[in-house]
Amino acid sequence: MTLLFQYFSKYNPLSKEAENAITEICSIVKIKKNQELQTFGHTCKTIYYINKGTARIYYYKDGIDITESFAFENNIIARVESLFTGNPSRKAIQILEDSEIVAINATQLFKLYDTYPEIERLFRKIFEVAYVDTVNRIEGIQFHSAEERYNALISEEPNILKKVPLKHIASYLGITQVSLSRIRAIK
Amino acid sequence: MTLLFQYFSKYNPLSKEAENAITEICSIVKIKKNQELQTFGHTCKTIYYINKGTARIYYYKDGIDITESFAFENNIIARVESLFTGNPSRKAIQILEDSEIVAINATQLFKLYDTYPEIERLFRKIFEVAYVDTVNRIEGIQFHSAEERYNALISEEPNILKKVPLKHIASYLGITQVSLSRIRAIK
DNA sequence: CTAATCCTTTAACATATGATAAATAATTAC
DNA sequence: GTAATTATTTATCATATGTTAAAGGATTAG
Repeated sequence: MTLLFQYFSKYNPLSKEAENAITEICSIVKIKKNQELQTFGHTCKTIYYINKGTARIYYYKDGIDITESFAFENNIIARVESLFTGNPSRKAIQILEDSEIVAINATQLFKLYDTYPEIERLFRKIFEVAYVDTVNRIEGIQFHSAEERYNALISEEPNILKKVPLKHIASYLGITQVSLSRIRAIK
Repeated sequence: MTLLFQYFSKYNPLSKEAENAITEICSIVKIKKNQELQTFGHTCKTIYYINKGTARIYYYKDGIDITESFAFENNIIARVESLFTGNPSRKAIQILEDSEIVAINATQLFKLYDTYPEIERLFRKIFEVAYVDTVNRIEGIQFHSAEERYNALISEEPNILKKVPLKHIASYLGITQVSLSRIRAIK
């Protein structure tokens, strides 16, 4: 949990009481590669923090497995399209490396917002940054070639090739695996 | 201002005191078509609500004018990539139809968050929904053809063709104007 | 009202990526 | 350790979108 609160303090430092309140609604999950942390069809009521390991959010589009996003050590992962709307999620979370994850009960977390405005502020800021990242990602998708996007991803996340199968990287980039192979072959 | 508080109440109803506090940091701007509501290069410190009219956020990419988003009546528009980071914005807001706009001073708004947690909550929820919309937009960009994206836009916003030049719609969709013309010609 | 400017379409050609299929390579299960 | 499965590459062909250029329409300024 120490790492989690270190991560939080980059956004909004918390009082000891607030930290304790959060600790009570967290649990630690150890989970192996290729397991599903969360499956399709349920309303998402958990926010995860990755202590150790790698995960992805994915869904099926016309029967094809599409990776929406990756999450690595020391980061938050959540299916916001369900968490923030209350709709059942069409997406699942899959573990890509043996992982240790903190699961934060979002239902209880949202209740804590009433007692601890500092906690509401913390998560407001976390998701504001995530929102900005998503806005910037659109620019990358629309105005860079697949090759540029691949190179950008590798330089942002140099170890991704050791952690994630290429097929997931291809769908994340919005191209087929065959195209990605072609791009990689050029060099 | 009535319309603004009606809009707010869909997200989080406010107390009379909170409404009054917000009213004090708002101003009404009447602005003509083709004017710039905000220009490039400054840190964004305003959130806008469109009472009447149409606007777009745009930027230049390799010298080409790109529309990031449109905003229509009864909606919020803000350059979040600057507002939430404090970085100067590479983007500008242009008015596309004669408009009446409520300008909310964000610096003062963020101060109100300390006194009125209900106001912080309101804007948290507004931007959570905007975040979800953006996540969903990525899916549209990556996994639909330009023609499908055009048709989806027209059915979501049937009046857009009367309000917005096609060249802006093309760059919003991530295609050239020539491509958009071709798509429109098919029918 | 006219000229100038800006917006939209059309055409011809170039290119990145998709689709399908088959061959290797790597990983996993027993 | 071997067989079975899964992941990746390579090849060929098809197609959507990009690029450039030019012409026709629409708007705007004076």
